[in-house]
Amino acid sequence: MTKPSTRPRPCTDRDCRGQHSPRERVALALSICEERGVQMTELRRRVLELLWASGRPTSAYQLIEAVKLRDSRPVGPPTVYRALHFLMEQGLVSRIESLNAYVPCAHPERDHDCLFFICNGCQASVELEDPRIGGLLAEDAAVLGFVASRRTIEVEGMCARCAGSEAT
Amino acid sequence: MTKPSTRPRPCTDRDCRGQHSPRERVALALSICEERGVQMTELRRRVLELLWASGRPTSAYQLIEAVKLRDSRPVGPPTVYRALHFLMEQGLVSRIESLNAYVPCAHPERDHDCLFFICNGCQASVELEDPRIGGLLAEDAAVLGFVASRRTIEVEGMCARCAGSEAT
DNA sequence: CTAGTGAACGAAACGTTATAACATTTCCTT
DNA sequence: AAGGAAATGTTATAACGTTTCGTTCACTAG
Repeated sequence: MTKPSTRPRPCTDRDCRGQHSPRERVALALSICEERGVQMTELRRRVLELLWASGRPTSAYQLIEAVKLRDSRPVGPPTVYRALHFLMEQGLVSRIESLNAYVPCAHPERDHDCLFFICNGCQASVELEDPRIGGLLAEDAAVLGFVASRRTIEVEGMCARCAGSEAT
Repeated sequence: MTKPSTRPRPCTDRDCRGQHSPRERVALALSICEERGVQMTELRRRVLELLWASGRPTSAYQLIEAVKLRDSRPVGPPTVYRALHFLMEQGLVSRIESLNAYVPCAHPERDHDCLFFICNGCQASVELEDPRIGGLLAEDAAVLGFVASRRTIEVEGMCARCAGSEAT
């Protein structure tokens, strides 16, 4: 058996579908921030934990409620929004535009070019990487002379479970 | 010279970039609605006209103001949102999720699988079709067993003009 | 013709999402 | 301790969207 690493290891499996424990993910985020010399404060960490714990895209106001519950203290919208902005800057969280909601990023260590499949049945979302799509978008952008900075790719529909159970 | 068609003709050029007169586009929308047996009412038409006239992604509340100005009468948010929903159902308008704004669809006659390039410099957006991306998304969805119903593909950045003039 | 039906519209209130503006705390540096 | 930068707290408000309910209008069956 190989000796376990002293720090949490990023997932290197492109097809892992984000099946990792929240605990492990938060620990990875901590070490990433340390490496980058940015501060993973108590609040930021709490928001990230709550996002991992939620298991589905979560709105800022749901997070406000969740922090209140968890820490027994009121927090204002700007407080949570600032934490979310920080986490997004660090690639630890993504925003799902079509839901006005936020999800923890399964692969913060990689420069991510994620796309999201969002289930209308169970409200869950699955993050996926497909570099081919990024390639095509880059190609199309080049034709237009367009300099891209941010991509949003979201597919709404029904996940396998929900589509199956709906078919009666 | 060929005899002109009696109804506005859809653009069949995949690379046309939506360079058509607003007037022509609204007329096409009218004939499409007639064909489908749905009502292009005064209000819906006005909203579509204003979207074409705007030339950039326009928020619902900007449209509310624009209708007030144009028709010298107040309209409430639900009024405009209903018109927008109708127009989106008919494929005549698309919503840009990352801007909370709306754009007229350049190709209402085709089942559209559009992607948008949105310029942070001039606020303009360009609609493009790239069936290859739809293909890849379908492929990825199939792997997940996901049944897709709606796609959102948006690329933010700088258009050729703005990127050029900024480079000084 | 007119009564019924359903789609579309008008208006007021409300709910949700996000930021502006300014005060305070925290923590590190000197 | 004093100063300063980053983070957070607080209040208010902007921006986006929906619910609810009542009315109007066009179409059609009787």
